[in-house]
Amino acid sequence: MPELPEVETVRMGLAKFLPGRVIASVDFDWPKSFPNAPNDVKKFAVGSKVVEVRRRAKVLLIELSSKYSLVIHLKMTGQLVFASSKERFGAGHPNDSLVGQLPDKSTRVTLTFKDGSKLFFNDQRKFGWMRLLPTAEIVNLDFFKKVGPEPLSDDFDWRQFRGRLLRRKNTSIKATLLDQTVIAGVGNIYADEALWGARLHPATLVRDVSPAKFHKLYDELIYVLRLSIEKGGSSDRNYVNAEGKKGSYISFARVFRREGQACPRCGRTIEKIRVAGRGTHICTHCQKTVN
DNA sequence: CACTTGACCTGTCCGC
DNA sequence: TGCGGACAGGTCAAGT
Repeated sequence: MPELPEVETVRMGLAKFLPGRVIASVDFDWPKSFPNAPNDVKKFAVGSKVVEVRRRAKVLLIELSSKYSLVIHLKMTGQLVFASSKERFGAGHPNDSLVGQLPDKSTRVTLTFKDGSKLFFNDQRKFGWMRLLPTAEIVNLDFFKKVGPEPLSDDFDWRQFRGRLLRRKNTSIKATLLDQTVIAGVGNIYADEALWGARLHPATLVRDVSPAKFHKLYDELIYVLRLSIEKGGSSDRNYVNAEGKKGSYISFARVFRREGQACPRCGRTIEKIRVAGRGTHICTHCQKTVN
């Protein structure tokens, strides 16, 4: 699921609900979802207060007053759903969405706050994880040292974008967009959408992309990321925000999961191919192979 | 070093 | 209706 717009949407929701709440207990059943929970939760999470909720790339950071942070990756099917104490757990979530009764069979971790409200970490495929780490040490993690710049940050422009991508000259443009060490936060949906916008075939090698095309691709990427945040993200399958609600970007998508339908630009049929080992949606008329 | 494949999991969909 | 296989928004490790 979650690419930058989805994780950012979850972050905004959590930032509204969590700060100031004190953790009373943490329940977990699937050990891999929260490997260091048994050792550290009682010492560094229970009794501490949520200070701030941040995001870097596709990772969420819930900063606690104990100087520890919950570090969370949702991977493919992770959800973080908050429910206040007034809502009836197990009696139907108030929002009409993919999320019904909570906890459900995909709930891996439940945080209960002092006021009775709860945060559920659901993850059908169990790829996602949650860790509890000293806040000061997070910047030293391999992932944070290697991850590329945030595409939506103020000081990021198309020249920087081009410079980063050119580190992978002999790789396909799609694989390079998906590489988190090149640019943070881009996944399969927005890579396909941006490439369609720039009329670039996903298999084009980075070295064959002209400066003008890089500029166009940058503009298209920023456009789809911002639009998706505005629409609350893409709920193709599992994704819901912190209130359990779906996002609507998928109905604005031009090619993603639209194989067999008409290209909104030229009317020809959208095809699904495989590039960089991923399902890839293209209009072969608009997006010509370059080499 | 660069690139591809397999692994991690569950659930759904499609063809026989 | 059942069953097997492919596939799903992400990332690692291992292999070529």
